[in-house]
Amino acid sequence: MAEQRVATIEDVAREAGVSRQTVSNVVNRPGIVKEATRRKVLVAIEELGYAPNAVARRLRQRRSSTIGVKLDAYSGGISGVVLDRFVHALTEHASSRGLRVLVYAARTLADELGYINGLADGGEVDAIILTGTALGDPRAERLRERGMPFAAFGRPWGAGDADHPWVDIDGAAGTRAATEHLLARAGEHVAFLGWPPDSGTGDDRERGWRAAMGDRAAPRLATLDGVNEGRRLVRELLERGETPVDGIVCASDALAIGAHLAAVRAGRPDLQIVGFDNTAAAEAIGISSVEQLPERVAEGILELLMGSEGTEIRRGPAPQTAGLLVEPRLIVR
Amino acid sequence: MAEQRVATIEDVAREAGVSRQTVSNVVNRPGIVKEATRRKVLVAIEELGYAPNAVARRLRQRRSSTIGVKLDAYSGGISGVVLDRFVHALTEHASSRGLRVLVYAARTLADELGYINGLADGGEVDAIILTGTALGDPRAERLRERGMPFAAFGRPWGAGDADHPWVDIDGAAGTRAATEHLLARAGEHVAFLGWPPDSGTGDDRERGWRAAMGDRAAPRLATLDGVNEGRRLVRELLERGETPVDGIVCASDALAIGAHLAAVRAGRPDLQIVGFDNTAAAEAIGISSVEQLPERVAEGILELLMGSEGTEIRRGPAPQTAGLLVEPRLIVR
DNA sequence: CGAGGTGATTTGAACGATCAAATTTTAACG
DNA sequence: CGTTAAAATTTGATCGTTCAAATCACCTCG
Repeated sequence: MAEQRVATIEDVAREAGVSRQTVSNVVNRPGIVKEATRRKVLVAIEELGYAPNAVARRLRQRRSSTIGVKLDAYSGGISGVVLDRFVHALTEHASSRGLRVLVYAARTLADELGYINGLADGGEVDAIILTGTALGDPRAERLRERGMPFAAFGRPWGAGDADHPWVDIDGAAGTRAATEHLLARAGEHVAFLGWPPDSGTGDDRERGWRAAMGDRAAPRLATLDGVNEGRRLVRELLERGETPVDGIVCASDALAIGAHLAAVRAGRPDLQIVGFDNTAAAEAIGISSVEQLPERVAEGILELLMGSEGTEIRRGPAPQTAGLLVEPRLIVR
Repeated sequence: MAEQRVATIEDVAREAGVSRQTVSNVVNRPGIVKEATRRKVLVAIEELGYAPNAVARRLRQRRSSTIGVKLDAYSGGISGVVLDRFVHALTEHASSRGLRVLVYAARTLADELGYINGLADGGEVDAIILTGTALGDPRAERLRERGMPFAAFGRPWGAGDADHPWVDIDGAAGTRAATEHLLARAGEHVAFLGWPPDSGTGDDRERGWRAAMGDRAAPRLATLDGVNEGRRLVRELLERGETPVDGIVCASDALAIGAHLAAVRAGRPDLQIVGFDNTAAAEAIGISSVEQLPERVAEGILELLMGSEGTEIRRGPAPQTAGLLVEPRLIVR
């Protein structure tokens, strides 16, 4: 049945008639051990079903080969999927690079700072990944103090993009592509439905629309996120009928769905609308959307932390403080 | 800035003029140490910014206070948002019980078995949580052999519900509630739109509908999951018009959305439809749905593994092989 | 044949904490 | 005040591995 005591490196050494260290070498640096010895040891390992104790190794090496990621609260809205896909992709890429992923949740900033301390001092993780960082983020500050490597999913808006290592989605490129698509396919009156100013992400997405529109004029609507909000604004816009509208680029799928519902209700079911995030909801309804590709972000983050090839996290404060922008992809439906 | 070497228990002991063990006691069993000593040590801890090294503790205690959870890829089974919410809730509850959560991804069964071995032997985790287990699941088998505690989100269908510890959503209770709701609100012709037989989860959900319908007759449609599939079947049903339809209970939100789109197209936009999973898509469109409450599942799983109060995972094979059903909640829109 | 070098293997210490047992201090009581 | 029990604290060993240095085996060459 179950082996009560799992085999240790010592057991293998005895069985194979060699020393601990030789067994260790067979496992970690097979190149430096003589072929005959290596085979002997491998047989013993197989025999005893030995697997190295990761905890002991970590203690000795003072490295955990683990990264910590915060899970943000499930907000219930349409978004949030992006982050989940990110975590998932990160886990897959991390596995293939020999890293483990430890997730944690924290309700308050104080909790999170405490948790970060524990992870850092306890030697639990070699690096931490933050999401949604702002300029002068206290978490980033704390991590820097502790000398713990970290990177963020999201730009530290306003920091001249170089406050700490980050990877983000190029929202402007996404809305620009969406706008150009509608300009080519629907007509030149492409409106923008976004959020109130000063939200970083929102401004970025609006920027892409503006860039693509150039001198053309079209309404720019702003409201809080949400299906009902989007529906209301677009209903008013269409009922007013002052300006022609050939298409609408939206800052989120929630807004896009609202816009779509309003358009259908107003008798314009084929009004071209593009959302942002490419959520299941947009797919189900058949609305075009900008897909964020959080998988790329995950790759990028690991690259910042580990270099493009390595399997180890760089020690000390990250030398590279630059950021990396991932270009999203327009999904046309 | 950064303290190059983090303080160890030895440093604290020296600073406070006591022995290692006393410091350890202050941290872990404050009750047994004299008040004056305790204060002295706490001052030293504060002074040096000491935090215990979790890795060393784990090695000595031969316990990791960590549970492993597999992240499924996005498709099939307990998919998407439900699983993400589950992982999130699990993380929160685990934190409050002093556990960490390690996530892993595996593309193939062989990969997963290998990973499980590593986690188990390496002492990385004290327990593992599986999702989507079947009768005689090789992963469960392996874990039992290894003597590693585990529990599953999902029933081992067909095992008489007692193959290993599990927690699951009571799908039948959900569809029953949905059906009763429609019977009371829409009329007595409540159809069911589900999946082909023998899918465990699907049969369960159909069972709830049957139970609520009793002797009443109504169409039962089955197809693969997906918006387009649902739309097609419902369009055909409504076009045929042989039987009156007052409402439709669906086995998934994807099917429900398809049904809704077909109903709108067929000129019956107010046909009552209930989905399953309460996804953001259903919420956005305004379709009622059965909400799975994965948070409760997370609680239940921890309870199976740790008992209702403890902060430690039970050693050895779980004594309790029973399962636990969580009743879902109908969200009416 | 012995010095020197290279490659393979072994030995002892260390990583930082907790366990178990031993020791010291304090309290209680006749 | 002395004896004894209980409480508080310390000591030595240990968890399983890898690092760094030491040793051993073997080969080459003058």
